[in-house]
Amino acid sequence: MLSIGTLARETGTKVQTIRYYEQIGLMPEPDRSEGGQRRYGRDELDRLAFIRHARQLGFHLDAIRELLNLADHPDQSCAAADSIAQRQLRQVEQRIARLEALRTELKRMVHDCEGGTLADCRVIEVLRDHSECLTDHTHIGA
Amino acid sequence: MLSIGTLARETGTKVQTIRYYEQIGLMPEPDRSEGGQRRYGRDELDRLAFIRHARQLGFHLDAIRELLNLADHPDQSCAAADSIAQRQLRQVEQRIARLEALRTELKRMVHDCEGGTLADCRVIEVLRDHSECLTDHTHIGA
DNA sequence: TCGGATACCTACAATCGCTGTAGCTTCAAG
DNA sequence: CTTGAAGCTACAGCGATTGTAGGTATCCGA
Repeated sequence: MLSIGTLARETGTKVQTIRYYEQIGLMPEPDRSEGGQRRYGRDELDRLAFIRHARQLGFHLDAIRELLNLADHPDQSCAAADSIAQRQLRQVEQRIARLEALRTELKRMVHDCEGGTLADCRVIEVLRDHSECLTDHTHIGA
Repeated sequence: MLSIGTLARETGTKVQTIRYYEQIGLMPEPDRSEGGQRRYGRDELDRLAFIRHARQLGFHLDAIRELLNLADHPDQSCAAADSIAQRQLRQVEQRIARLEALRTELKRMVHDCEGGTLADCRVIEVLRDHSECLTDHTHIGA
């Protein structure tokens, strides 16, 4: 029987985050001690580890919910899980492509800046004048 | 004298976003028409274009605030602006590295999945068992 | 067995960078 | 002068946490 703190430590999760997962129904309501504290077993540990791993792979909580449903019904076809992972892979590849474009432009900015005064600073200038920009940044969002 | 809608169109920004930037002090409070509607000039247009471009390069609003302060004082040294850009470049490079690791792992997951039932599904399995994981995912955050 | 440190509890607010809504007023074209 | 688009304020919501305040439980050493 694990306390929430132990579970947190084992899975590299914050305590608050575990309670949040419970609140949104991603983790089940666990047993409680006499005093009302949460007590977890191995199942919950595994489930949380699954969630965290998927999060680290960049899956949204919605996708994780789907994957958990799938994992709970092992008789179904693999296709659904696979398509979620493929969607995720495509998203990761898109993000990489976008970031590589940003990297190019930032490198150029930094490289061209030769440490005079701000009046001639390439960094400021490039930001000021979009037309100098090679990158197609349509809709980036961090 | 530009309306907020025109400004939005010219810079590819939503009207709400412009008002939000004003609210957090990133854009100045503009003049108003007799009826109380915002009227902008060229300065504000340039400033907003600068902000949007920096956002597209992934700069946080805090960093943009710094860059704008710097841009307003062209006599100072360029070093501060350069170091902000370099920090940004490093962050982008880190993100790329992390995403590339994810891509590798996702590719492996997807590739190994050969369309049986979920009981043998690599996608689920890899997520379940972190020890199969090649990636160092310290703190990813999408 | 007691005391105190630590961990836990609930409930709620804040983060970041917007975006959407409701209910009203102003503007510009016909 | 009318009408419809665009503007106004104020506020709520997103996703995925994280932090706070104020109180309770648990555990370990003395």
